Amino acid sequence: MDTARRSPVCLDLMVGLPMVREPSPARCAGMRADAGIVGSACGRAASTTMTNGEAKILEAKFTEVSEENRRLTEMIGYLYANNQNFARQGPEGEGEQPASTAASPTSPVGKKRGRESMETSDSGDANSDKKINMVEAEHVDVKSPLSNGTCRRIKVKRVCTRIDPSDTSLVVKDGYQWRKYGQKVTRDNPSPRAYFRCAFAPSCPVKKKVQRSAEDSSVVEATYEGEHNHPRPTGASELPSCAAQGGGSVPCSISINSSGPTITLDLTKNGGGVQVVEAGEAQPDLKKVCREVASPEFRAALVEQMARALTGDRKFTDALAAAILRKLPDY
DNA sequence: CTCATTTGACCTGGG
DNA sequence: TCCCAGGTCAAATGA
Repeated sequence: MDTARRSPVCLDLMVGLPMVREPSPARCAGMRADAGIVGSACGRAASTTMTNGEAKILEAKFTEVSEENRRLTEMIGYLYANNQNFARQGPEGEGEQPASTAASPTSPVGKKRGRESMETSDSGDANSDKKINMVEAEHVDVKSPLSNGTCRRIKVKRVCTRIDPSDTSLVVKDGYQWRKYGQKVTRDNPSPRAYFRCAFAPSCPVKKKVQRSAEDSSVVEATYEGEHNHPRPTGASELPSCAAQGGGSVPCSISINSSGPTITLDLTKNGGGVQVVEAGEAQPDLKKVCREVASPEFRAALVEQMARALTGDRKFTDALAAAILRKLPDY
């Protein structure tokens, strides 16, 4: 990369290209084609015995998956932009929330706890150093019924965080103060789910559910419901971004969540940290997208694209070089 | 004594 | 109506 020549300090992004696992033969034909990758061994083997009709079908399918691939690329770009935004603003995009949302239907009513002092310290402080990796998630709006029969949309956001598996605290540090009000073991996951409320403002309707992934105990999934109706507490510097883990603004990992499957792409982990956690009844299209995103080729391409985008960003490389130079002893 | 967390009981909605 | 599972409450507990 020519960045090394431009910059006073050679910049070599150790993105950690994931180990490419050999796909199973069964997935070979479908998945590789779905990912829009041509020239694979599978493709060559298939082409030798292909008739005209099959070729046309495959061509049509290829066009279709190419289009899908393009949409996926756009989606990745969108997620990347979201990730940057997330790192700047925090998980809920606080500070822009109108006060009217204080009367959200999710705000606890009825029986009230006697002690309502909200002078808690951030419960994540003690364990924040155990956080290893935090990945971006997607906003999902769900409708919440109001008492008058209408529906109001509540912002739901899911964030996957990689933590030390020995850490049982279920604390996801996001810059806000949370009060735990319950814990429950759910049916589909042996790990308990912890329930938190925003402790900064009594009227804040935001709730958070935190639960370890059933697939990987080192991954905790935090689900935020609602939007904060107050600014981020002062002094809350930790952000759920990979930037906090010493990687600058590098989007070291991406998580795509929807109401169906949860995909975690951990591109920094050797051997590849891709998980496809299929929750509930995933739609066939969604499953297909999951398979595409999980493919080694896709991941490799994604890493390459991100590395290219970052190293091509003069501002980023200069800032990084400057930061490194500051750390070097004076000669 | 104060306060956050724990945890069993209770509530509620969906099937 | 009953059952089940998720969500919430609040007394107990411990720091």
